[in-house]
Amino acid sequence: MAGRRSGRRPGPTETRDAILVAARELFAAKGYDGASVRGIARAAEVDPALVHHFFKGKEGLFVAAMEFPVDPAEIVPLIFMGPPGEIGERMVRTFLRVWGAPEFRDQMMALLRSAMTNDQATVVFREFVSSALVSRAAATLDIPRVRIEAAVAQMVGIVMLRYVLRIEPLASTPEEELVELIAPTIQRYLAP
Amino acid sequence: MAGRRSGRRPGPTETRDAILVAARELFAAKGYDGASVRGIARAAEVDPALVHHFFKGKEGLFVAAMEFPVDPAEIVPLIFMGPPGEIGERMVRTFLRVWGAPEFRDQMMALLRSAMTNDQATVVFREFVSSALVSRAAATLDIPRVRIEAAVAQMVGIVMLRYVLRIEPLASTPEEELVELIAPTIQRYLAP
DNA sequence: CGCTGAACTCATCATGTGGTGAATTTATCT
DNA sequence: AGATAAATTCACCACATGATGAGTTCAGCG
Repeated sequence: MAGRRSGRRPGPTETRDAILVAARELFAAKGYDGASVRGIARAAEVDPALVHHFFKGKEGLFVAAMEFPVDPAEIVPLIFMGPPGEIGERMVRTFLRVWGAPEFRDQMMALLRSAMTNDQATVVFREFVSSALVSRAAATLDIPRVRIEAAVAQMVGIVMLRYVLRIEPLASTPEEELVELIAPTIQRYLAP
Repeated sequence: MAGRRSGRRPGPTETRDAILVAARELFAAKGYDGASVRGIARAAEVDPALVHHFFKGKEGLFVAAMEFPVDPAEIVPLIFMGPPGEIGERMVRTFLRVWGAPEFRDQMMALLRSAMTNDQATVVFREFVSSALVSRAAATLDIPRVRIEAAVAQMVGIVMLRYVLRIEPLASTPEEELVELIAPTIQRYLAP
């Protein structure tokens, strides 16, 4: 920080990734508008100007940080494989698993939080839910989209109360118990 | 704005309320951190310093703007009056009605959006859901709190997809159709 | 009338924001 | 070895933010 020599460092460059990691963390915690380039740089122990050098500004950083490590094309089909009588169960499990894994959660959290206050992020998130989730499910299930969206709404709501607002006892209820409680709801929406 | 004379205006003071109205609007649209005192003052066509004069800073403004016109103590009991077989229906209807009315929605929206990125607002919102909604319901219903929270989660999720993210077709689905779709879910949670 | 306090404007501060351009040092390719 | 490109730091810019204090004008009360 303080007495750091100018110019390129010896050895291979790890800085870019350090920035990305810090960015995911801060975007997840404060959303797009709330997180600052300088704050991210500080967290990555890096000069703020490097962020621009690598990502050409805050927006570029966000886009780069959001490049999915959680690919819906891989995850969603898992929900539809297996006995149709257990779709609800599988969907709840999948959702909770994704939101339980720190890396995935950070990215989803960043998207969610950002979508609440930033218009562009709203569009991104809407598109994500619409094409990546709803359309994919609609193609397989042959039921009205509202039903799928009702199911998504239930899961988004759970995520909100559990991970964002951390309302007890929901926040500490074990996964299995939640599956038991919520699965029938999803089942009813998706397999009427 | 420009050539406005200094000093107090003739006639009764309407400025304070103008600020409150603008504040509710902007807090609802951008959340606590996103909305700025200056922006609010601009919207109210008022000098920013007046905000401090009246409310002693941004935080005071927010608190004043959030003073409930929607009193849960009045609304929540409505859900429990009437045939227990229709609790689900009444809850969905009440929720949608509150979020449909522009004044109420602004305040709820402000709370929701703020809670996503501001820690203090998170606490306020959590307390609101916990005491104003869940505890009140738990006192009447004699079922585990998780069940009530699952119901709240379902409604919060709907609100998110419908009013915040505006995902179609959910965003344009008529109230009655939604009631039909969602009510059975709530019913199952609240009357097991 | 005259006084006090409230309503109102203006100039100003310290801080934080995203962003730019030049200078320096190293890696990498020929 | 030499040249080019990339990584890094530093010194800035223009602007927005929340906040404060002083000064002006009016309402309301005696």
